[in-house]
Amino acid sequence: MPENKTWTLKSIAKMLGVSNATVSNAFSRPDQLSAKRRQEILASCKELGYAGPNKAAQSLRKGLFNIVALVLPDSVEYMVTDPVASKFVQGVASVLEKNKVNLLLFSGISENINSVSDFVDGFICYGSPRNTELIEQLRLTRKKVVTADFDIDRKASVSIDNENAACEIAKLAIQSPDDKIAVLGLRLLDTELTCRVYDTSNLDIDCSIAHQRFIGYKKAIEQAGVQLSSVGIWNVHENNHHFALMAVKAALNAKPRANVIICMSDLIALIALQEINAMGISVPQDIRVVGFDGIDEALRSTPTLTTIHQNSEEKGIKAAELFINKATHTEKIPYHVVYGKSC
Amino acid sequence: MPENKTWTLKSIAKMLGVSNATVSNAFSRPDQLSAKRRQEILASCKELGYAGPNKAAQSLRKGLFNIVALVLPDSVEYMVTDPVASKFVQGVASVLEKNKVNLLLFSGISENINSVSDFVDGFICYGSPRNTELIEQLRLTRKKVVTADFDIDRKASVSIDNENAACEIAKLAIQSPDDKIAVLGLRLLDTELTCRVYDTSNLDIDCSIAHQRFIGYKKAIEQAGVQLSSVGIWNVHENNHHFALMAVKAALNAKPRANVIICMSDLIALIALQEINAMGISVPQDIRVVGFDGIDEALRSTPTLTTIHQNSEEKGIKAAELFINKATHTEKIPYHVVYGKSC
DNA sequence: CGAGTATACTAAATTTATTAAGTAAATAAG
DNA sequence: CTTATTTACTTAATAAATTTAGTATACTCG
Repeated sequence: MPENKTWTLKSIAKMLGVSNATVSNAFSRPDQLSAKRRQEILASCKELGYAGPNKAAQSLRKGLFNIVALVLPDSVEYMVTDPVASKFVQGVASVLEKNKVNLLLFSGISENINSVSDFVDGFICYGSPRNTELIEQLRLTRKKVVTADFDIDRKASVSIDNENAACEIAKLAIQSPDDKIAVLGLRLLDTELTCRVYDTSNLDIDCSIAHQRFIGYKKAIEQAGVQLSSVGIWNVHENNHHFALMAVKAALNAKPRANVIICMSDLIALIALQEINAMGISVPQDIRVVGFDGIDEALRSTPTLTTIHQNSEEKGIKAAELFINKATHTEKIPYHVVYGKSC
Repeated sequence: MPENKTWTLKSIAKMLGVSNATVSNAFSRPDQLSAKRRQEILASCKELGYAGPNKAAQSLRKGLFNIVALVLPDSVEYMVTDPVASKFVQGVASVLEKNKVNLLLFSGISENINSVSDFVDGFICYGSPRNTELIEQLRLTRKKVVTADFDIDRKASVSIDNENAACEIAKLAIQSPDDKIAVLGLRLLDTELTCRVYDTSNLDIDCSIAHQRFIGYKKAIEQAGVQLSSVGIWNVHENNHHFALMAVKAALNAKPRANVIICMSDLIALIALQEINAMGISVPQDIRVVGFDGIDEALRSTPTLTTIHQNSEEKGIKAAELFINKATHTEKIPYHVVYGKSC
């Protein structure tokens, strides 16, 4: 055998004068051959420098890859930058690591899951991918799919009870039927526009946690006896500084000014607090603010934020476990209210 | 064709009454068949729901996977937590995304690169993997390898000129031959022990950036006329809070107390500043501190940190570009001194 | 001792695709 | 009109494995 050539199962079998099947069995099905023969073969392979069956060929044949694609909501940058998202990745990674499954990062701005679909055992999907075509592709794929903070048909998924959590935090914020409420909601519309939403009857539901949270808010608003038509509902296109600031400014400048600001994420709420501080208005005396997520920064803001805390790492762990265990059901993870000074 | 069956190139070819080769060519080598026939075939495939050749089989045959494994120095957690590391991932990811190459995260505490080796076009290695067996495996692999902040034989690599940078920052800190110097170095020994290193002649060099930086420090120390034997050299096992704090405490409690603290990372330096503040000693009057890396937090510390800044994201970009361009050379990226108030 | 069964192995089919080599027909050149 | 070239395709080998079905040998049991 020339130095340069890499061994294959076939060439090894030929060299050792046994069948392909026997070499394959020596590595993968020990019960199919005698212990003695198996030892001989493994020893020879080691000596010749054959490390074992090629994983790509093995996977093609078996249809098992030991790789799962983590479909990110946005570019990889978002995933390592956003505190909530990065915790989720950690959770997923820790479980996969234990199960010797590899993790492939798949950007939510990619065009097509086809490029990886044939290489992975399935997808773990965190939030709604920015490229919404991916959703349809994920819906159609035959591969296993687990979603988190986001639903695709009736595929396995994990999240908190967003509706109840949203209702709970909104109830804390709303204290009188006369309150002037502003809701800063994520991706309520299918547009980048930072604008007031008037018709809430058929909001864009592609990003279902936003939808669920909104339903919870609405419930709290109705139960408090506030007219929904008096509520200023604002669209925040993406959960980042730029869009959050635009929406916050728009909401704060609207007349009559709201005295209750319900934010669909802590990021939005923290920016709201900053802007309100800058305007010299006092929180919570003049305006009450609530957030959602419970990120660490919310504990350090001035004033500290009243929000819903959810354990994002645990969500990642649960999502990966659902995947590994081939579960098909939906799992709710716990949440709790964090009582800050902003409300 | 029953509903449940997935099409393959073969079954499609049979159905359309053409050869496998023709279908393959329709998708992958348009010049090999007439435009008319090609259109017919592609249209039929679309209609039948065949999305194109299976990528796994394609890759097996071609030996090209469009996946690169990013070998992390530690668990995935480290990569999303550490500010320097996460910037590097961003850089790598952005370039790979542009080139439609997928990114597989490979934990540095994994046992064996074999599990992914047959699935990827190669490895981008960021820092020395914690499981040092991986280094030997990466040395032996036939796959393409690019390293960053770390060298394997003469494989392609990217980093700053650590030796000169370290020498430069150390020179800033050392101002007299009578200075009492403490060096807090990363992974100088092959042990978890936080201890003083007396014999610097054969330090563990598996983590080569630490080694290079140490050589730079030594050069500066010698040029300043300070006896190396008078310098307290301390081993920081890993760049995290736990080990950094242990080493900082040990160094600050040693007699005679050092008035120059040279830290091999900003993380260590920031902890040193905190401890020094807590002891009521003033920086830089009584003790001068310098770091390495130039993370954002170094600009916000009290006092601000004097350190070496390196662009970690650019390092990731360069590493990925070296990989994509099949380069084999080593590339240095620029660095610069950040003048803070700590020195 | 003969029938039935377990063991240890092999041959060949299978997984899904690419590609070099070969062939027939159509076109171009002389 | 013959020969050379190009075009358009097919056949069969190849990539690197797993696995079912089949065969020969050895063993067990009545």
